[in-house]
Amino acid sequence: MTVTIRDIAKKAGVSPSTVSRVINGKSVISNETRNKIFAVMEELDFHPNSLARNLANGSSRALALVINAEDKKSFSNQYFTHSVFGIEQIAQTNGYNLIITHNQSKGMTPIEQLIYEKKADGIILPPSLITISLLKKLLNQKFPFVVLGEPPFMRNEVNWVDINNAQGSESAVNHLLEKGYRSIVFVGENQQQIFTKNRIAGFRDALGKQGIEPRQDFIIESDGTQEAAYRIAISFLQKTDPPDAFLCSDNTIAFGILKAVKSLERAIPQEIGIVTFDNYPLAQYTEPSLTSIDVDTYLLGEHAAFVLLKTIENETNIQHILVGTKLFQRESTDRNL
Amino acid sequence: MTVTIRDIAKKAGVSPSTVSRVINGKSVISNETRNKIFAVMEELDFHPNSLARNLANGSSRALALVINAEDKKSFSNQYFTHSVFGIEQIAQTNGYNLIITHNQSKGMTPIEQLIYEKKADGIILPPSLITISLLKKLLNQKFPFVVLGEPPFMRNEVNWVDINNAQGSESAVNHLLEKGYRSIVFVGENQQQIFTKNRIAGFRDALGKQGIEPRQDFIIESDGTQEAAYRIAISFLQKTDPPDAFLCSDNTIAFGILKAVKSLERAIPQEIGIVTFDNYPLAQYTEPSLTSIDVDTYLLGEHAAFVLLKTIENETNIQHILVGTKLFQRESTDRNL
DNA sequence: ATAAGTAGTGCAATCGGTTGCATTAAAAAT
DNA sequence: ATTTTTAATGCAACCGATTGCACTACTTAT
Repeated sequence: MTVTIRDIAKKAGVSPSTVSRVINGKSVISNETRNKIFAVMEELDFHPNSLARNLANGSSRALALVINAEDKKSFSNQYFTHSVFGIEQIAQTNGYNLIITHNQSKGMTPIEQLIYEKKADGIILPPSLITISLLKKLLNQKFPFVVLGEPPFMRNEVNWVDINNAQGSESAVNHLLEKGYRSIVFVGENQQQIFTKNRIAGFRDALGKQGIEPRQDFIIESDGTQEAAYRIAISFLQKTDPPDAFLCSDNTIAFGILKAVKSLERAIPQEIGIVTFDNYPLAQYTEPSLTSIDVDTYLLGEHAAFVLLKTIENETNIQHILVGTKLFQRESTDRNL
Repeated sequence: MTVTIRDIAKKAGVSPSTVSRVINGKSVISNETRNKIFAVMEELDFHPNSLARNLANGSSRALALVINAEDKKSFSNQYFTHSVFGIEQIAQTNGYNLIITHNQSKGMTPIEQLIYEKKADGIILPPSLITISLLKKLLNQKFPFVVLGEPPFMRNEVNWVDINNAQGSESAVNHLLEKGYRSIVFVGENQQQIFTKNRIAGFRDALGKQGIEPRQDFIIESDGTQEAAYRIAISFLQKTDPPDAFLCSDNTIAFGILKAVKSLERAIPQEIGIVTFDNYPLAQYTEPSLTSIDVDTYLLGEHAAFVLLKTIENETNIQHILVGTKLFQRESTDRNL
C-alpha cells in the first residue's frame, strides 16, 4: 500500500540504508546511485513517513506553544496572534511544526504530556503559566523552553523574550515632556504583572531623569474595561490639580480615557495629551487619532522561536531578548508650544 | 536512560505486550497484574513515548489547521482566533494535538507534507486555499479534511462548516424593517467570496419576502478599510433618494459608516439605522453602540474539529454545518415608530 | 468425565525509518 | 608491487511501542 524506503531500495537495486542516506543527504553517495534512487522515488511517488523518522531520530520536530486558558482575553488580541504567526513562520522555515495547546486544570497537563511523551522538542509558554514546580520539571529534564514575556521569577535562569516595556514608557514620557505636558498619569493594568511593573519603572525613570518627581497617586491600576478607564479619567480631570496627559497601558484603556476627556470637553491635544501602548489599527481611526507605542509582536514571536530552536539544537546559554518599541505620533499629542 | 515498556515489563515480571495492554486498557488483564504494572510505572515514572505509539498506530494523533498566508488580515482578527481556540479545545479533549501551519508558495506546500508524510490525521483549511488540484489530492488519498467556510466549488462533495450568513442578513433586514427602515444599503466585501454572496442572497430574500424589491445599486462592494466605507456612506447620503439604513459586512465598515453619518449630522437611529456583522467588543462602545449580528466562531471551530474527528474515526458521510447567528440590538437601531 | 469455551498472558513480527560497523573496490602513497 | 587511504555501500540492530496468534489453566456445558 504505502511506499517505503525498502520498496525504493529494492527497485533501485540498493540497500535501504543507501536510500535513507540519499534522503538525508549527509553521506557521500555516488551520483549514479543518487540519481537512480531519486528517479525511483519520483516514479513510485515516495514520501518518507515522518512518524518513523521521528521515532528513529527521537524527536518530534515540533515546537509547542502553550496558552493559558484563563488568558482568553489576551489570546484573542491581535498582538498575541501576531506572535503566533511569527513563531510559526520560524518554525516552518526550520522544518518544525507548531503545536498549539492550552493548559487544563485536571489530569496531566498538556505541558507535562509535551515534555514526557516527547510530543514536542521544545515549548514556548506565557509567564502566567510559570510555577516553581513547572520550572523545576523543565530544568530537571533539561527540556528546552522559552517564556513569551519576562517571567515573574528566576528571570536569570530561563530563556525569555519580551517587549522592552520600560523603554516604551520612557519614549512616551519623553515625547509628552517634549510636547510640554508636565503632569502625566500612568493608567496600567494589574501591577502584579511584570510587564506592568516594567512600564511603571520606565515611567518613573523617565520622569526622574528630567528632574520630575513621579507621584505615586498618578500611577493607577485599572481593569481591562473601557468603563473603568473612563471613570478613572473623569475623577482625575475633576481634581483641583488635574493632570495634563495620560499614558495608557493599552488601547481599550485609551478609548475609555479619550471618551472621558471628550465628555468633559477638554481639548485634545491642546489641554490634554494621550499616549497609549499597543498600536491597533483602530488607534489611527479614533478622533483624534492616538499617539501609540507600537509593539512588534510578530518579531517577538520570531525571536521566541529562534531562541527555542537554538536551545534545542545545541544547549546554548540562557538568552534574554528585549524587542524595542517605536512611537507613532498622531493627533492626540500633536500640539505646538 | 528513558524508561520503556520493557523496563516496566521486566520489573513487573510480565511481558511487554501485557504492559502495552494495560496502558491501552482494551484487553482483559487480571487485577493483580494490572495493579502491579501500574505500581511499577508509577515507581519508575514511566510515560509512553508518543513517537513510538504514533508509528505503531500509523497515526500522528494530530489535526492541522492551515492558514493562508495571504489572509494575514483575517488571521489577525479575533474571530479567527476564537475558532482556533474552539478547534484546539475539541482536539485536546479527544487526545489530539493541533498543528498550525501556513501555506508557502515555493516547494512542497505544508499541506502536502501533512498529507503525504502523515504529519496529521486530518486538516482544516480555509476556502481561500481550495483549488481543484488540492481537492483532487485530498479526495484521492481519502485524506480527512474540512473546510472552515463554505468552499467556492464542490460544496456538496466536501465537509464544511460555516456561519449561516444568509440567515444573518435576513435577521438584520427583518429587524430593520420592523424598526420601520425601508431603504437599506448592503455594504459588503469582495463579491467573489462565498460568504459575501450568501449575505447578499439573504439580504435580497428577506427584502423580497416582505414585498420589497431589492435594488441592485444598493448592494455595494467595499474594501476592508474604514475610509472606503466612509466615502461610500457619504455618497449615498447625498443622493436625492438617500437610504435610511445600512447593513455592514463587518465592524470596520460599520465604523466608517458611523463616522460618515455623524459627520453629515444625520441622527442615529432616528434618521439612519445601522446594523453590522460581527460583534466585536468595540461595537458596544461606539456612540451610538452598534446593533450587531453576533457570530460564534468558537462554536464554529468546535464544529470543524468535531466533524474532522468523526471523519477520521470512521468514514462518515459528507457533513455541512451552518452555525446560526444572533442579533444584538443596540442603540444604532433603537428607535420607536 | 470429556469436550468446548474463555480469561489471561507471552512470543515474535511489525510499523518505517536511521546508523555504527564492516566490507569491498578503487585511488594514492611508498 | 605492496601497503595504506578513501569512497561508496550493505548488514543488522535499533528507536519504543502494538497486535495477531498461540498457549495454558480454568470454567462451564454436555
